Amino acid sequence: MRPVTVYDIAREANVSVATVSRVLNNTAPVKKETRDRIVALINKHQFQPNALARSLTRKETGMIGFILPDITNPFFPEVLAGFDHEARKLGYTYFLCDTISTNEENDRLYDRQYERESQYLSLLMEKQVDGIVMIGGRVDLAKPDGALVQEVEEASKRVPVLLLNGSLPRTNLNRIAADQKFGAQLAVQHLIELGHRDIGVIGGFNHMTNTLQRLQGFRAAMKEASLDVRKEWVLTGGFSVEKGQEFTAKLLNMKRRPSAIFCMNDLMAIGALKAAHRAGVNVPGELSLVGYDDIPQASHSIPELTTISLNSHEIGRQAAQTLDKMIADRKVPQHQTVVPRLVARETTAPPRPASPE
Amino acid sequence: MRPVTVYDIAREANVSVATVSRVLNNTAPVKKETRDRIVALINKHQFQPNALARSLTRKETGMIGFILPDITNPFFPEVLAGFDHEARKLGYTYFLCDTISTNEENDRLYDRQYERESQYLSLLMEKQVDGIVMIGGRVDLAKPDGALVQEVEEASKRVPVLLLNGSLPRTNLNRIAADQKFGAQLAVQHLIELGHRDIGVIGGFNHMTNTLQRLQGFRAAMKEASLDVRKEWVLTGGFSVEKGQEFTAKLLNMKRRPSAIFCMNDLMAIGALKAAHRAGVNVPGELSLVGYDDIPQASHSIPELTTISLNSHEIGRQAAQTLDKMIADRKVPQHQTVVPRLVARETTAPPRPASPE
DNA sequence: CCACAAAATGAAACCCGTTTCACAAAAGGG
DNA sequence: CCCTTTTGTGAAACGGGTTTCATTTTGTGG
Repeated sequence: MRPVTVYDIAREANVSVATVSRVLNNTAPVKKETRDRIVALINKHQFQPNALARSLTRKETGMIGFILPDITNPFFPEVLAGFDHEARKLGYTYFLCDTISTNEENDRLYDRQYERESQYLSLLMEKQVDGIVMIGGRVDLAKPDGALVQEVEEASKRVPVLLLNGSLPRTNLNRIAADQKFGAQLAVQHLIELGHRDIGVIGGFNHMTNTLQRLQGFRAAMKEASLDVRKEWVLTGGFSVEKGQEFTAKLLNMKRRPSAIFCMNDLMAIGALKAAHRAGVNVPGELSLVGYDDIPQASHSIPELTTISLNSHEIGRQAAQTLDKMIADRKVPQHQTVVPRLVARETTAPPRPASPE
Repeated sequence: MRPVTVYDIAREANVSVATVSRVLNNTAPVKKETRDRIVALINKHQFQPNALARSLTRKETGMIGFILPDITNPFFPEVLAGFDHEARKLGYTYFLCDTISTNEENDRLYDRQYERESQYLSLLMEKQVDGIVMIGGRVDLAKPDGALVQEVEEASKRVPVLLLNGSLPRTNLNRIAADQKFGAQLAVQHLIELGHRDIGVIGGFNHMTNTLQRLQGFRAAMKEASLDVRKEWVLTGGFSVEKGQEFTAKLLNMKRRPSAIFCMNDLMAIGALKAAHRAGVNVPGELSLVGYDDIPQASHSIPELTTISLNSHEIGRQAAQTLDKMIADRKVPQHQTVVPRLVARETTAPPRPASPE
């Protein structure tokens, strides 16, 4: 059956559509009697104004696009939950855009993210979203070929774009980002304070700024303590539990092994925990681990993960609020920084007394 | 700056908007020369047709609403990833609608889900989505006051609605659901085969059919083996790690404690693992655990969780395909059942020889 | 009771596409 | 060369709301 429209209501109420619109939006005074009549009809027919038509004239849709790299990485649902909460309060609905691609075996592939992000960007603009938030992904490209950067900048001229936790080099797009370098420093300093001197790093991707920045923090902390960074103890190329396990196993198999590992995210740390367990290496007795992100699972593991908390929930909230302001064309700070903090739990302890080498 | 429209293109190309529309949609032959001219202008201006306007006439939006209870429960991102993959292929974009509410302390509350689901339902219809999928939540209400059930039915008259993993009593809405009872039986039979006789159950909510059905499966398996169900070993009222830990601690504190626990989901099993660890109880040596859902974290814990796999990814895919068919008005099986299977990992083992009581 | 502001309402334009209908031009068939 | 298709194109209506502008009522102060 054909859905009922303002015209139907208007006809039946013996008024013009303008009047119906007025009671719908409370945009001008309507005689109580008339209003009651219209309201009654609206209820009677369960009339719901067509949001497409409304948005078409109003030039605002109350829709937002949220682009993220992988919803199955628990960090993102956490951010999303914060965002959702706030966005809902502010009256927005949002499209979820996951840029991951999977092959036949359902392995997560990150190589086509760039393409996906670009596709989603234009899709979302066609859909006339009021704003877009992008988190992670190839936006982080340190040396982009320029294409995506340009596209994002282009997009941000047409619709507010907010970058989360990713800094786009050579652009001045609004963003909310954790101080990645500082977070990494915190983690490594913690290990050093406990007495560790042999520290490895696993995870991340070399083309992402978050990785680069965390690596910087790692190096800074090591340098500050006059410790050497051993190249063979720096293993990048992933963000997953499996990779974490693989890399840690590799480290544990070396003739000389680190007494502590800084993991680029909690997922990797969980993998590290497994590798250590498989290898019969006690954590934190023989090996200390620090993660990054403080996902819920960090406190679910045994032992519980020492990690760097980004307050992901809060980042999401902030994002919604900031984007809302951008949409309303209010001024917002161009770069908001969130300060990571160390959450010391059970995977870090002083190293064993050094065994003679 | 004002976005460019078909009219702008038409004017500049010296044709009517109809012709522009034709090249845009390839809906009728256009002289090559004209077409080229128009295409050139489209590229020149980076023209993107306004999806709102298009959808308004076409009466299809390519938008879907996905309603779920809690994105931070890793089961849902898993389903969602499958859905996303398939939906994207089919050309849909979707609104994510999380029905959870949180209080000031960010605790997840499930008590207002009903309200949220109902709100989202009408919101989505206003937005003119082509279809809606609902997973979990209060749709599971075994004895609804009728309101939501009625609303969902009402909605499904206007737009295809697909229920996932939840059966709405007294209605015939399309749905894809795992055989919950069977899954639970599988879990409990596994324990029984290992030799367990003292089996407890934790988790779920008494008003949800999934809980009820799993409980049925539990009872059936116990009865089949002529084992008694001890009321004090059946603890419902949650789905979280924290609750799992709490309930398990409670069980372990009892004078007589079960040798195995069937957990209503993996999150609870992970909590159980923690409780056991805290209490110095070895798993699976002194206590066997079976989870439910087979979330990724189930194989990340130490020891790895024995659990019931629902193939969440596949459910999501199915959902997208089925909904697409429903939208295209093709026939679909009213009820699709997915068969759970046992994934035996490391948290189950034969019980210790019974100690004299 | 009048003047004037405020309230109440309708007609019509507008938002931006798609689609129907009509018609002219080109092409194919006999 | 005429008739019938097919191709190519435009005018106008449509989808379902909002908004502007004009006009009619109604209310209030003097």
